[in-house]
Amino acid sequence: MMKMDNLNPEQIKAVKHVDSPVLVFAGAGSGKTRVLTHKIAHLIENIGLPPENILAVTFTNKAAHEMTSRVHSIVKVDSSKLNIGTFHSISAGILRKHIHCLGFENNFTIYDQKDALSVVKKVIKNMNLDIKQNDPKYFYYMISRAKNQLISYKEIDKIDSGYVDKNLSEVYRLYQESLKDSNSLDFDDLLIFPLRIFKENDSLLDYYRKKFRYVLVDEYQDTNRPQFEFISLIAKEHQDICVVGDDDQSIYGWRGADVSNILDFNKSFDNPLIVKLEQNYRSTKSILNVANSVIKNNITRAEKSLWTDNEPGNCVVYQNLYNEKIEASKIVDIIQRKCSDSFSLNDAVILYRTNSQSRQIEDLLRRRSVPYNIIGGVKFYDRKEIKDVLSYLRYICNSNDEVSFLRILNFPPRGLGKTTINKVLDVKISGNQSLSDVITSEDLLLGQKQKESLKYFNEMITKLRLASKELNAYELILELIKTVDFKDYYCSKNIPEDIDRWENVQELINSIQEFCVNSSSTSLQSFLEEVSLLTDIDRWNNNDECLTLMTVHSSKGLEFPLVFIAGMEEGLFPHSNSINDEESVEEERRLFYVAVTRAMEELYLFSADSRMKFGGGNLPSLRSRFIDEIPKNLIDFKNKSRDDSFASISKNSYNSNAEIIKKGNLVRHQLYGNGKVINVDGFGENTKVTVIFSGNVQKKFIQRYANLKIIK
DNA sequence: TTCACAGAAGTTTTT
DNA sequence: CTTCTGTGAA
Repeated sequence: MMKMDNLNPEQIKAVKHVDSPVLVFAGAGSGKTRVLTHKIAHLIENIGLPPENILAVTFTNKAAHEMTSRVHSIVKVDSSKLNIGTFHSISAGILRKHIHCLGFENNFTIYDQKDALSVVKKVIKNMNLDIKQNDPKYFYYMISRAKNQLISYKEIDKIDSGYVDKNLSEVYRLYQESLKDSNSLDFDDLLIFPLRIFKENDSLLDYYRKKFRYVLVDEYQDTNRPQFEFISLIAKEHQDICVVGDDDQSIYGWRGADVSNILDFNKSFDNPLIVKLEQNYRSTKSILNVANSVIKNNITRAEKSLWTDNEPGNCVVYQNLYNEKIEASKIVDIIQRKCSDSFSLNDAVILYRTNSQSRQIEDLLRRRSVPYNIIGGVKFYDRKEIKDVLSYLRYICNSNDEVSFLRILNFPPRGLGKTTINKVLDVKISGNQSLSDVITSEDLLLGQKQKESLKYFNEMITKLRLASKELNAYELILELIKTVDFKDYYCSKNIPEDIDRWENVQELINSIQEFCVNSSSTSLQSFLEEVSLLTDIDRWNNNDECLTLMTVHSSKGLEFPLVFIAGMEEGLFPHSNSINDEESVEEERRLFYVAVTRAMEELYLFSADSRMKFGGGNLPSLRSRFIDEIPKNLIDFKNKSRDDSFASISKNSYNSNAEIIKKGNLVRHQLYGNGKVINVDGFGENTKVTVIFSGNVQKKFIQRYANLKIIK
C-alpha cells in the first residue's frame, strides 16, 4: 500500500476523491505537485486504473519528466505507459497519427513564431501590400489571437480585439493556405487541429475518451480556449478529471490564457469537489507576508490566504541603486558573499521582467568568472547557425517545407541568389506544383551556372533523403555535415565568430547523439519534434554548481533558497505596455507575486535610478508601485552607500586615457607580446578586440581589461 | 547576379 | 547591442 502520511488532510482529500471532478486551488508552495503525483499513484494502485489510461498535462516538458519520475518513486509502474506531457506535445502525438483526416501528411513540420512570421511576410508581399505599412508582426499577432479564440478567417469580425485591419481576413486565409502547402503547422494549430479531428470523427473521439479515462491538468489557470475545449471533449462525458491551479499565478493572459476556466470550473463540470491548499511549505514567514501584502491589491481574485509554519526568517531586503551596472554588481556581490559560506551557487536565482536585462549581469558574471546558466533570451535553437542546420534536416524530412527550403537553398552560398529564388517561387505559384517538382522543372529559365548548382543541390538532398530512411538522426546529421562540409564553411576563413558558430553546430550534433541514446525513438522526425517543443527550461539542469538567470515567467513552478529580483521600476515591472490598463497591471502584480513566492529563505529586491535603453541613452526611472504596496515594516530598506555612487563606478568602468584601437593596428599585450588587430567588435567600454600574435595565436579580448598598447 | 558592408530600426513575457 | 534592409562593387 502506498504511503500518504506525508500529506496533509486537505491534500489527502484531493488525492482520494474520485467520485466527481476535483478542483484544487493550490497556493504557491502548497505541495500541488505532491497532490498530482500521489493522485496518479492512487489511481493506479488503489483504484486499479491502468497507467496508459491516465492523461496528465503539465506546463513544461521538464515538469512532465519530473512528474513521471516522482510517480515512479511512489508506485511501481511502467512509466513509458503514462501519458504525461504538455498540451503541445500530447497534441503533436495525436496529430502524428491522425492528421491525414485534415489533408496533411504525418511528417509535418512545426513552425516556430519566426518561421510563421516569415510566412506572413511572404503572404503580405504576394498580396502586393507595402510591407512597411502592413506590419507582419501585427498580422501574425492577430492571427494567433484569432486562433486562440477559435475564430477562422471567415468570421474575423467576431474577434475580441481592438483594431482589425481590412486585410486581416485575407492574410489569415492565405497564411493558412501557405502552411498547408508546406505541410506545416504553427503552435496554435497544434492545439486546434485535434479539436477539428475530434469534431469530424466521432469514433476517434470515442477512442480517446476511453484511452484518457482520467485526466489531470496542472497550472489550470493558464489554459486557453483551445486547451479547455480539448479537455472538455475528452472528459466531459466521463467527468473523471482533476485540475490544479492558482488564479493568483495566472500570468499568460496575453497568450490567450483565460482565468475564468478555473474560476468557472463548477459550471463546466458537475458537482466538483473544491479543495483549497493554503499551507505554504516553501517560504519563510517574512517572504510570505510580502507576497500576501502585494497580491491582496488585486480586485479580481478568489479569496484565500496563504500561511506557513516555517521560521520567520530574515527580513526581505530592498535596495535602490544608481544604474543597472551598480545593480548588477550589488547582486553579484551579495551572491558571492552568501556562497562563500552557507549557500552554493545553484541555491540562487536572479529574476527579471525582460530578457534584455540579463546582458549587464551576464557581462559582470563573465568578468568575475562566476559560472552561470541563462534560461531564455537568445535560445540555443534560435541561433542562426542552428536553424540553418535544422532547416536541412526539416527539409529532408518534409519536402514541402518551403520556409526551410528557402533558408538552405543558398546556404552555404552556392550562387543561387534572390533572382533565382524568385524564379523558383514564380514557377511554383503559376504551375501550382510541389517544391521538388519545381526545382527539377524544365520551365525554370535559369543561367547555366544556376541550373547546375540547383541540380547539384537537388541531388544532394535526394541522396540524404534516401539515407534518412536507413539512418537514425545522429548518423544522418553526420552524413549531412560531411556532405555540405559546414566545417570548411565556418572554419576556413578563421573568423572567431564563425568558429563560435561551428562550436554551436557541434553542440547540436552532440545533442542529437544524446537524443538517440536516451530516447525510445531515434528517428529524425521525433528529434525535430522534440526540438521544436522543447524550451530552455527543459534543457536546464540545476545540479551544476552554477548561478541561474531567467525571466519571472520562466521561473513559474520553481523554487530557490535565494532569490534576487532586478529592475523593480515603473515601466519595467510593471511593464510600460501594461500600466495604462488596470487588468494588465493586475497581471503584472500576479507576475511579481510569482517572483516573490519562488523564494524559500531570502529575498532581495532591487531598482535603479536610471537604466540604459538599447545600449544608448539613459532613462530615469521611478521605483515600482509594487514596492510601495509592501508595508514598510516588512522591508529592510538599504540606503545607497558611498561605494554605490555613480562617480566611483564610472571611474572604474571607463579607462579615460584608453586609445581607440582600429583594425590593422599593431598592439602590445603584457602576456602575449606584440600582435596585429584583425577585428574590432563593439564600441565604448565593451569593445572586443581580436588579435593575432606571433605563431598564429589568435586571442579575443575585452579591450578595457586587456590593457593593449598601440605600437607606433 | 551575387555578396560584402554600412546604416537604420527595434526589446514583454513563450508553447 | 543585435537583426534586418538596402546599396554599391565584383
